[in-house]
Amino acid sequence: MAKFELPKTYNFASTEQRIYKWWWEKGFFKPSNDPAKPDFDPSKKPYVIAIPPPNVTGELHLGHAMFVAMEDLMIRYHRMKGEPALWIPGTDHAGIATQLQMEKALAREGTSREAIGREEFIRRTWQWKEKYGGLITSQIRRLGASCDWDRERFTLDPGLSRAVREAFVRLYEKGLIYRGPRMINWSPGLKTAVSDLEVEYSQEPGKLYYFKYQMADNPEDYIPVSTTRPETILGDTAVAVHPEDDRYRAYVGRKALVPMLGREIPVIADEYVDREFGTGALKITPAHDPNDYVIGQRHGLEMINIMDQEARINENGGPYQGLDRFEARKRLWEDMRAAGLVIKEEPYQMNVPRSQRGGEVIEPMISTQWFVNMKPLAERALEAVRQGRIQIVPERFTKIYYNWLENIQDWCISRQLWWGHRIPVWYCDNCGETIVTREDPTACPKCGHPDPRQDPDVLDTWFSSGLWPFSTLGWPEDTPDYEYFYPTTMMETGYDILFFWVARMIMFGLEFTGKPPFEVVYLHGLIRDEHGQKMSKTKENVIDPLILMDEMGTDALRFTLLVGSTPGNDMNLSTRKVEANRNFANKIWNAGRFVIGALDQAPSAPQGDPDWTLADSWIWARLQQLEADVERLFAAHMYGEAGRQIYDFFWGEFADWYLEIAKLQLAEGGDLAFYTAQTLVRVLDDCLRLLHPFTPFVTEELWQHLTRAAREHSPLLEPKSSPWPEALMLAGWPLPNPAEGWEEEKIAQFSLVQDVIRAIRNLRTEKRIPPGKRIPAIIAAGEREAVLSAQAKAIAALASIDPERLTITASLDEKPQNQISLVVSGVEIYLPLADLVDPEAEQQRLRKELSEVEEQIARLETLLASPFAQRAPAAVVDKERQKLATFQETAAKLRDQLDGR
RNA sequence: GGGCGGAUAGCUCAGCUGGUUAGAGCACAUCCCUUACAAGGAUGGGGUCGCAGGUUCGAGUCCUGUUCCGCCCA
Repeated sequence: MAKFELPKTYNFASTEQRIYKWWWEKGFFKPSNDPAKPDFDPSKKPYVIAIPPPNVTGELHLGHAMFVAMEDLMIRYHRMKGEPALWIPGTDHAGIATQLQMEKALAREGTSREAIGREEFIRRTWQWKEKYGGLITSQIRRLGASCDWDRERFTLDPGLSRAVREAFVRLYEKGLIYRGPRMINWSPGLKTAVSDLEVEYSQEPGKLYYFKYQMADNPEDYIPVSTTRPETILGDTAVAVHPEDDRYRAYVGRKALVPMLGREIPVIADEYVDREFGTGALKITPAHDPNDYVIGQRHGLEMINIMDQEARINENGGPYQGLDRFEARKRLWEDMRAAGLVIKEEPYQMNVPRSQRGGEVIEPMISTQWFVNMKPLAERALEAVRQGRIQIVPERFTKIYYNWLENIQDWCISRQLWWGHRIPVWYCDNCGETIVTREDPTACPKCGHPDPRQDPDVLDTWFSSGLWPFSTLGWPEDTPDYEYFYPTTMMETGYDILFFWVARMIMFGLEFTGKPPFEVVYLHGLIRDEHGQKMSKTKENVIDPLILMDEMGTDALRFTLLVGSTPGNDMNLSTRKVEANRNFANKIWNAGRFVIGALDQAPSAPQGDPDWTLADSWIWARLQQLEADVERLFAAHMYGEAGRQIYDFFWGEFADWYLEIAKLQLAEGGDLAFYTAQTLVRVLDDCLRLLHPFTPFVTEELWQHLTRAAREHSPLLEPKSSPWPEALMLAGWPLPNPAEGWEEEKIAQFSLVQDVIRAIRNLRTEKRIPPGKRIPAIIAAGEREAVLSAQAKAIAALASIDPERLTITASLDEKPQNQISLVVSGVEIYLPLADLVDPEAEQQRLRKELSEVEEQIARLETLLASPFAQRAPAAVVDKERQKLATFQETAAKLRDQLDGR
């Protein structure tokens, strides 16, 4: 025993780093079939995941932990199934987030990006990236991620930048990318345009301002108008009313005067106006409101931009020029009040657009930007999912996907940032030519003017992310990796980026490679705190995965995330759950310690063929069932449920029951001990394999000890069908043997043994018999006598019965007197504890038992007398009949005991 | 306004293709440091599965309606 002694508690801290390093150095994370190797076999289908690239300068949060755990689970499972598995890691340059971080850092130094200039800013940001860029990937390694780090990519790498350039130019050449003034969402804080997706709307209390729109021909006459944003009055170019609104019909075609500015604007009629809302008349600001923009276009209205990049009023705002938009709102309203134009103000719930990043109020503006025409791309992306070439899990998200793509708007892809892929467009100041090329131009191809000016903007980060599944594999080059590993297999990510990322990858994949970029989209939910609250720094409810790993181990965290969640549903995480799973890891460890220690009690070879005990057969049959269930669940992407079942089997059946009985069988020595040891090793081996994708560290560490000890003990312990490789992570995935027909009966027999043991334990507790006290027992088992007799030792040991004084017989000639009696599943048990017997209490207990059983009998008799017996499948009916028979048997015996026969 | 999800034990959640006595962890109660594990073991208490209908021999599970909570889209 001393040879293989393991610590009493699993020490994850001393294990995880060592094991990970070993896996990595051994090259186990590399695909088993690699186009770069001489023995490459292109006919083998690989299993490929491209990691959702985290922000290169970010830090690990639970969202990362979730996808790493999920994807590592998938990859390890498929790797163990023998598929060439590739998980491509990488990071994203995260334009806005990184630039903001950098700007903050500069501010701390007392400078700014404007002060140091573009070139220096980019240089410093690269420095920053070099310094902190490794942090997130090292944290991902801590989670056990079995990525092929040799293939790690970064969105600003030369190769990926080439892909971005190629993609842009191709779309431009196809006429799918265009530039022009359009209504966009402007972020005054970031001073850049953002896409529709990057705007979030929040309900906030505001005011509805009512005022008079005076008529140019008669200032006494006015149309009452309401607005939530009075400052936009400065940009009004029309007043609109509903064409059938009698109140205002007479005004249509006349001119109104813009308050304080005195500009004349037309009164127009448009069906869009809601007669019920406010005064039923609408001011139109085509340059600062998306709806007004549409109306403005319809009526050919002038568009007056009244704000600058920081959302201050510009020269078009007359006396208000230079004021911040909210300050202008106040001042203008005060001035209008003084001028007698104000009617009233009402409290109003506003729907305020805010920047997803900075949180400041987004200003709709007309601005010249680059756009992608999405309709043609979206159609093919819809098609791919409709035809089932891409499957979305859970299925309900397909509807959401369809809905978004069916109503897709053009995508604004230019950002007024410095950190990112510079837009590959040059303008010739001489002849006005726009140059879009794959190589940087040195002169204008049209007029030959040297030094064309490159567009200052960069592309939306999601533009490069959209190419990720193929740009990481070498596209647009036709590399061996691209050739073999593309399309990828699984896209696993959070449902919150279905539109941002997944849909765009599908569109780009189809457009550029002609293939769907992956076969399955698996969407996991968001992680919230214990009470379902979103985690946020302000709420102080953020759980740091790194701290969790420090305190409870990576396996505990992974198992919690994997088993505590169902696909597409949010999960509430608490440290208590992680603690419970730390305990599970320790349970695995200790069961392993036991099995390893047990080897010494067994001979190294048997004398004869195995004579399996009931417990052996039972655990084996249950293991086969488990393996079949797990396989089915994995195929259906129900990974969490699979994990729960393995957990239950391991703890509730293997550890709680089989291990206890194995102790007895080992003590017998000889062949029984050998075959028990073999069963222990094999069941544990399979369990470790099944658990490995969930809890890679403890299983690998224990498996190393197990296989070493077992090999040393006897070569016969290694399964011929699935021999032990160098590492558990390379071991074959356990698949069930086909059922042989005996399994159900053995399982039923073992349940009976469990029932008997539980019944005795229960009674012992009820009668307060000290746990250590071995008591006598008589069991009258009828036709079940043979089964129970064979298990006498197990029953005695697990129910603390004195084996010398345990009698198991078919029937008793005469009922033992003055004993505690109970009946379970038709088996009578007598515990001769005269001193504990209170005849009155005994009668009462038995009567209670009987009435419960009689209730069941009545229920089943009613059921079986109903159409159920004819209509339900025979097997189901049979099962109920069996139950009824057993209850009747039990009831009869209880009655006998009550009669004192 | 449209769509989606959730509502199951005190708390957090499972419950797959409907199968007939609804499970786990934590918490609670009683007992036990027994030679794998006290991060453990044994036993127990605790649920009209949001509500109302329907389909079915049978509904936590399927259908319709409804209430509350959350999310997405407009």
